[in-house]
Amino acid sequence: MQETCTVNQTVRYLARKWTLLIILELYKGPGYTRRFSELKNALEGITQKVLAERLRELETEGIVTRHVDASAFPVRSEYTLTESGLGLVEVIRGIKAWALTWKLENAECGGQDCSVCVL
Amino acid sequence: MQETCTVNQTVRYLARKWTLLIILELYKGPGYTRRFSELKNALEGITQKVLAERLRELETEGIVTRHVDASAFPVRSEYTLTESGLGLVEVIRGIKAWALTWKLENAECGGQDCSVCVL
DNA sequence: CAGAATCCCCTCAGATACTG
DNA sequence: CAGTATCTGAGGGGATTCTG
Repeated sequence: MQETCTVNQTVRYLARKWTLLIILELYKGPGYTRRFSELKNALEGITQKVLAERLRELETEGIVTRHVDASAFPVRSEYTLTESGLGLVEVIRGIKAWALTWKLENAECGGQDCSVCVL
Repeated sequence: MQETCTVNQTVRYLARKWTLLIILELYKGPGYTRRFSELKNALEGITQKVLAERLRELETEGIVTRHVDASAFPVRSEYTLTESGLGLVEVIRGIKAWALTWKLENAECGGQDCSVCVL
C-alpha cells in the first residue's frame, strides 16, 4: 500500500507545527542538547503541551533521546539529537535550499531572526 | 516571525495527504505530464475532490502547470511538473534516503509496488 | 521545573451528488 | 471527462488548570 511507505510518515510528522523548529533548536544547542525550559523559552508561543507532545513523538521516532536527572531539584530533562536526527537536519537544509531557489519572495528569510536560517 | 519562514510552509503542504504521491506520479509521466484521469486511476482511493484540491495548491505554488484543451471533447486537462517541481523530487529523494538509512524496518519499501520507490 | 489532563475550535479529507 | 458543492467525522493544536 502506498500509505505504508515511510516517506509519507516522515513528512507527516516533520510537518507538524513546531517539529522543525524544535529540531533546529536542538541542533543549535551545545552537543545538540537542550533542556525543556530552554526549548520552551526559545520557541516563543509554544505551549508546554505541544512541546511535550512533539518531543515524545521525536523520541519514539528515535530522533531525540531524553535524559532525566531526577537527583537534582528541580528535575532536569535534557533532550539530545540522535544521529538520525542530525541526518534530518540535512534534509531540512535541502528543503531550505529549494525554498530559497524557487520562492524568491522569501529571500529576506536569510536574516538572523529566523530560526530556520541557522542552517 | 518563525511561522513566516517558507521552509515550514513547504513542509506543510508537502505533508498533505496525497501531495507527495501526486508529484511522484507526475514525475513518472512522459514529459513529467499526466492527465487528471490518469492521476485519478493511478492513485487508488483518492477522490476527485481531493485530487482537484491538491492540484490547485500545487499550481498556485508553481509546482505544476495546467494545460486545458477545450477544443477536444471530452475536455482534456494535463498537469506538468515545473522546474521547481522537479527540484522537489530531489528533496523527496533526500527524505527517502534518510528513511532507508534510519528506518530499517521499512527496507522492504524498495519494492516496485510502492509509488515512492520509483525514485 | 516538567509534565499530564481537559476543553474547544478549526482544518483536512472522505462520501455523495450535481454540472458543462 | 473534469471538475464543483455540500455535509460530515477525525485529528491537530491552542488555552487553561493541576501535580510531583
